[in-house]
Amino acid sequence: MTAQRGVVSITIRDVAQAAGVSTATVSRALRGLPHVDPETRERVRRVAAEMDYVVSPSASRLASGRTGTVAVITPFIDRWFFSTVLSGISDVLQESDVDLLVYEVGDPATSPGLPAERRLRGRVDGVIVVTLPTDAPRIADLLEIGLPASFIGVRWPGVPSVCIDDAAAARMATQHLINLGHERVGILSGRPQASTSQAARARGYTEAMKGAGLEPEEAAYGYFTVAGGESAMTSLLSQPRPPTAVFAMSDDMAFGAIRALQRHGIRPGVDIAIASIDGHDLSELLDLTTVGQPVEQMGRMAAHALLDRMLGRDNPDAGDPDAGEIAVPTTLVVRGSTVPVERTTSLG
Amino acid sequence: MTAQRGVVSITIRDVAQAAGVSTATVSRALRGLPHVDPETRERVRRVAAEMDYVVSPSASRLASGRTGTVAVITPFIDRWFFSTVLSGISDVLQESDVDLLVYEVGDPATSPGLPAERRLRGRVDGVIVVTLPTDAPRIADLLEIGLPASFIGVRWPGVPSVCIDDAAAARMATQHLINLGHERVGILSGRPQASTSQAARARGYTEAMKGAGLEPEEAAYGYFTVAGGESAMTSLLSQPRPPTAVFAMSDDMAFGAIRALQRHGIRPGVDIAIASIDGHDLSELLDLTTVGQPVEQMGRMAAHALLDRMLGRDNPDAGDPDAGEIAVPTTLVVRGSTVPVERTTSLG
DNA sequence: TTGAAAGCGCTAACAC
DNA sequence: GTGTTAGCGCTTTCAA
Repeated sequence: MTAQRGVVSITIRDVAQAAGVSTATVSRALRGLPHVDPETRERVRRVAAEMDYVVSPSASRLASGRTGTVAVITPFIDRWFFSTVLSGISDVLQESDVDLLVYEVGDPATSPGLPAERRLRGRVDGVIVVTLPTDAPRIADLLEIGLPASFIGVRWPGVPSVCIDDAAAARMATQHLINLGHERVGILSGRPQASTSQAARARGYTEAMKGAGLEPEEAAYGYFTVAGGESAMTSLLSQPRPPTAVFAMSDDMAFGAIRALQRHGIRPGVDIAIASIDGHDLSELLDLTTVGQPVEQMGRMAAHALLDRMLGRDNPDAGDPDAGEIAVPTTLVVRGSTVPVERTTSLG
Repeated sequence: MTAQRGVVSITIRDVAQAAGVSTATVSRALRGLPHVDPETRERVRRVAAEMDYVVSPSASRLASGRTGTVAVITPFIDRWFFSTVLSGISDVLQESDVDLLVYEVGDPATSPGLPAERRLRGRVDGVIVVTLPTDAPRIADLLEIGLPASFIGVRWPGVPSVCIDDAAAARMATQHLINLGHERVGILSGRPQASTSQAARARGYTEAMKGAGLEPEEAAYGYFTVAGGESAMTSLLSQPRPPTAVFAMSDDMAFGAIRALQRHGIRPGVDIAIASIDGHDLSELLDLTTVGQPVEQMGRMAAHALLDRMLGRDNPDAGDPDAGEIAVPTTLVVRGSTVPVERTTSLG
């Protein structure tokens, strides 16, 4: 009937027999359910341990309908933000003895990306989605399965989410540059078709500029990568009157911008000011002023929110009012990359 | 009997009935097994698609004994090397329609780390272990389950592994510094109790030094982190006669070293030379000379090796001679951080 | 080529 | 507090 690999493993029946009880009792005892005599429980535990018994996950799942597994859907796993989030999630899940299944779906803007909606059915008890920018149809499909979910960087009605206030973060970075006296503040944006989070950052920048009576500049697109940031910065530099300061929507793009500046013999923090958003591990090394977000913590919070959902009431109606958006705080970390305008060399 | 959540999902029985065949035929047809009339298969497929049928993983697993899942055991997921490896693994697994379970076990040298040996039983069809340095007992336990395995950065008899030639990489970096005329070449090592891979890098360094008639310096320990590299470099600088060049066993430590140098007003690539191993994404940005390894590729190879094992013969005897070690090539990438000794400022 | 039927190993009513 | 028992939804012999 069954493909047996390796050692024939022992089953709950073996344990029941050895302990002189029924399989039901073994099941109850081992899972810590009530209505088991303490003495019986102890004996069952001991016997099970002696026999090195391990419950069969498949059997348990089939019978109970629970998988003890959570899927994380993320565009990337090898980029700082995402791997850090993942690590936070992993921590929490591990504490709760829940398995972590990872689906790396790629940038929805470029790759088709395997949505994995149907993959998830019966495979996991819940899903954490990490910033799939503006990928509404896919997300809707996901939720249609009725799986408990929790989002990071995406707001969705009825689903708990963990986000920073993107507009505020962008405003903070931009305002900092403005406060230093800069009037021509360039912006390194993500991509032309903005995600909600990108749009909010753009808004924050624009608001800060207009609030100071300054003219927002046209965005250069860096696609949130180092290489993209480099070429975007390069294009900014080729303008007739380059900015004296630059706001980058992500640290990676700022890193790329720094490289572009180096190539042009322009010293960030001396000839030009630059600030961004992220709080990347290596931003300190590069002396980059950035608006830090508690990324690992965000992963942890999303995991907790999901776990609550999964354990909570059985009827997580969409639109549940208390499916809260958690807005985590950001902090401006001022470093050497931002200098007052009077100290910068005129590039214009 | 069963906890039913959400919509009552349709089963193979529903499909069988709708298609006018038995469940056995549906199973065969949908899985592409032979001995099914093409016409029947087509009909079953259509009906299944129309009904939006998805096999229940738990049931399928219980009946077949296969899980279609692979576990990756890694000390970290939020560090460049590990997340990059993970991404490579994820790619390959996804192509083969195999699920990826991630266990982040922490640094075995410091944390107790949940070994997860018994967790794996019945949960996955195979395991990929990423550089758990010198963690022999745990690894042995793992293999005892008889699970197909594949290692990255760890050699183990009878298990396919993907490694770089650590000694050669270290030799290459050190020799490069020696060739530039440096005679006092410091070394930023990992930790006092060396893993095999760390030991090999130390050996490569020593060999290069002795081969040039130079005296190997005493190692400073940076624990493979940026912060560790910084303090290790700091201690090197406090020596009576600091080295004119430094070999760091990892890019992260080199990054930290660069920070330490910055703090001391010493310019890497001007006052001191530094070279390391990794080929980190941001090494170019920091103009760091490094011995690059194809990390993502290593992940891919390990995944392929495991998949081969899983699909291959049913009896993967330990000690199988063709359980090959794959040694991947490394390349020295020379950048601005390594300068000839005559151009460095004397620090001694 | 197809179907009948016996499990896979566990959980959860329900009865005692 | 404990046992009995009927599944969970599939896969896989075996027979037709």
